[in-house]
Amino acid sequence: MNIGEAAKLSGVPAKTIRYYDEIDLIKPSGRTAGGYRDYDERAVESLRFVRHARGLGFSVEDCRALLSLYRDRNRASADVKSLTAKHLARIESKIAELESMKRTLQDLTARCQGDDRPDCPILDNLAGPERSRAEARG
Amino acid sequence: MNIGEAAKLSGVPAKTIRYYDEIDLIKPSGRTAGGYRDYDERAVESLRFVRHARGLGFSVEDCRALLSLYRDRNRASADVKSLTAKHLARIESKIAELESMKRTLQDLTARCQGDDRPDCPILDNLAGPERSRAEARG
DNA sequence: CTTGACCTTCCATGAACTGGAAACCTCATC
DNA sequence: GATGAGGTTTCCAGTTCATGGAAGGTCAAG
Repeated sequence: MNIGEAAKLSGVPAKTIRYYDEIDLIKPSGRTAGGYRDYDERAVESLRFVRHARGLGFSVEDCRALLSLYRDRNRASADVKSLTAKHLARIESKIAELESMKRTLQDLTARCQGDDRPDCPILDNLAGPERSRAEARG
Repeated sequence: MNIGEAAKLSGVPAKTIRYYDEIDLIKPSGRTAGGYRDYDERAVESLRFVRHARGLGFSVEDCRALLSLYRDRNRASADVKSLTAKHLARIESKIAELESMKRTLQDLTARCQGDDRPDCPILDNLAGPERSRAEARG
């Protein structure tokens, strides 16, 4: 099938499918006489697989590894689990980082009047975070 | 002072300071006869300000706006607060997205044996998420 | 044979830097 | 004045994962 249909069936945009071909993540099963990429059901399956993995935040390189495990009948599920655990750890640390930002931002917005006057704890904090809290309290 | 000292005092790498100059975020106060960038205390203050804002996840464009508000004695704190609120909302939605990934990944790793056998709920899920849960239950 | 949809390749862009190469400046020492 | 170390300059490339667009080739229908 043409790239357009593979896109429709897999949910991956044609442009992205070309990109995956370029980086040797998912190659078309062949080319037609006219130079069109040709995809079979197995390729579409891979495209779907990668779409799901990307949706769970796996990097393209992770997807490459996962795809190869997926295609390997002799794989050990431990390898998949370990890859996933590492990814999960990255996600958790990202969440922690964002939560920390969130707390600070919530605290600052709560203390900012948000009126037409210039006084602003948010700017004070950005100008010197080590000082503004103490000042606010003292 | 030279870029190296500005870097030391502000905590922003010299390379990044050059980049901020290039994108007109923070310009050096001048240039020496030899062509070296020259930074004064006010510039260092801006660098610190931007470092803090970046640390809270604000985009460089947000930093540009915040810096201009910081320098504006007639600013309305409402403008700062509104910018911050938008940023906070983006962070919260990012957290929600990551939390959703996290839940799925945790569920999958919990169900994966992680041994030397090929059976793997994680790969099953990636191959077809709409099916694997039902299969697991049914 | 022409239209229109679809496909091709190639190049540019985004976000925010970071690394490295080749050359230049500065200051101290001999 | 030469030399050497260390800081600085500019410019180019690379990172991640696509996405948008231009110029042109292919294909099926009428």
